Amino acid sequence: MSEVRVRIAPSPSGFLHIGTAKMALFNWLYARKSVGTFILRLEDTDAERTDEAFVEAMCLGFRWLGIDWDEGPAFGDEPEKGDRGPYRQSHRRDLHVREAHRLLDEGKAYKCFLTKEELDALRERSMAGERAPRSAWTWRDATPDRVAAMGDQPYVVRFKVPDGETVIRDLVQGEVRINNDEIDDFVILKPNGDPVFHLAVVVDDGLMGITHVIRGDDHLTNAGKHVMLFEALCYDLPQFAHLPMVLDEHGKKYSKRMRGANVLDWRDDGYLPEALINYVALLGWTPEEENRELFTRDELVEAFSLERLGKSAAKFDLKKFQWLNGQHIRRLPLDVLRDRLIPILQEAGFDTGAKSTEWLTQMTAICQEKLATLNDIVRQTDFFFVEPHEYEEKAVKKQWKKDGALEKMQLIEEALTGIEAWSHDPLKTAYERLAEQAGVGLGQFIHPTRLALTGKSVGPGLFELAELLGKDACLARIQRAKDFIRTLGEAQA
RNA sequence: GGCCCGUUCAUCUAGUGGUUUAGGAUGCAGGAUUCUCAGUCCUGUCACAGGGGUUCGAAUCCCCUACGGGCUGCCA
Repeated sequence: MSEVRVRIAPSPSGFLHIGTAKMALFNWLYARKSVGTFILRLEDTDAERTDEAFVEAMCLGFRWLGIDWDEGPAFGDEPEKGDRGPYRQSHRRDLHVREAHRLLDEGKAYKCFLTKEELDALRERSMAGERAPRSAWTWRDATPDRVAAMGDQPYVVRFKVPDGETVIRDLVQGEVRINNDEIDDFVILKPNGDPVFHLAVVVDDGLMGITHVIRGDDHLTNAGKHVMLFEALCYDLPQFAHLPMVLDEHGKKYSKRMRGANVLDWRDDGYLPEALINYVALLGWTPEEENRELFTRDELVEAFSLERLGKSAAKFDLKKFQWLNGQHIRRLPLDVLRDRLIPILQEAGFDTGAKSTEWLTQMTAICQEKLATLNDIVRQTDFFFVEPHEYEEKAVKKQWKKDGALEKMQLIEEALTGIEAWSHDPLKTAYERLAEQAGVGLGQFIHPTRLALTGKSVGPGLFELAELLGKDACLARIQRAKDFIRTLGEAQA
């Protein structure tokens, strides 16, 4: 059994697209699962659309997702890896041209001098429903004399599509049969000698010893041409797996402009790379173990197989992804989560450096099960870093714009002042006593306090947050709340 | 136009001729827990694109139609 060699071959035209990421992921998972080799090959032949900054941006995406390659081009301070390179298609031109000429020499390809007008006419006929017969490609069997007579006229090299039928044995789509009559002799070398995509992919895959071509199903029909080329070039035919593509929430292709098309958008929105990988893997693959959806990266590798791939396109469901992200957040070790949260708080302008590691860990603990995204931490904990400069209007109305509100805050203040050991349990006891003495529910005292301390009606548990906020800060905020309530009373009077 | 691929709850899917009153998850709705939100737990809601066959029996096999997508480039 030969070693598994798979690849992702993106064209670096901007950033790592979510669709490319899916294909990379499935290749990567399969490589890791089968202890094979995962190769990154840049299809950068379209010089106009290629830019070094694009290459970098894309690789950053892979790096964030944790998709690492065993062979691939130099990136940053990492040198080129692997001995089947080069790994940039633009550096492989000589190989492509060499192989094209081999086909030419073996009579499997030919020089074609058809003019643009002649080609247009052919195409028009075929669009009108009348397929051009093979013989319409007049240079296909041209005599050497006729070719020589053209002198140095520009020409393209076309592949001589053989008669018969081409069968694509696809791991996902099954056996797809293509009648070769449906395929025109296609160009493999442009007039300037540049290889065309179909030739380049096949030469690269063949020479790099790719064993499984796992890619988007937009290439399914192209695979027919590719199989013919593999056979003509006498390369080992890889296994094919054409995966359905990822659609946006509306069922359309992810356009480049759309938020979320760039995998790093998800990072910026507070999603975990392991959650994105998990979610995307579920878009078109089902684990053997039924009714299981939550996987770490390692668990995904362990569980992955090419046997349980779906064949229909899937829409990206943000709600479900959010849920899954929350699941991953909940399973993160506290210190890991804390360290991912800190930069986000800093980004929001909060001085986390003023807090101890222990304090930050505790803060993480009281928020962990409430977060859907990492970014949620900002509105969950902002009041720790800046005093609430305003109070939620609806909550004010409910808690403070009624008789006895000030007295209630007074009672709360007294109770808090009396607490010696400032921590969760004594706080809880104090509130229980308050509620009991007033003959009301705990919430009657908790809600106004929350509003005073955080300015909001929602947030972490009151006793937890009060403990972290500290006695002095709490009392100061109660004081401010009282002042605020007084102004309310005056305004009403 | 031609060829190829796809179509199960709102969404992701399980299901490969009978074990299925079509299962799970998300969402949504309701309930429980609780100091709020969230979380957690429980309950409910919701689907085989349509039409023909084949068969004792079809979501599962075949054909047609519709819809979506791809290819049909000297783009990749």
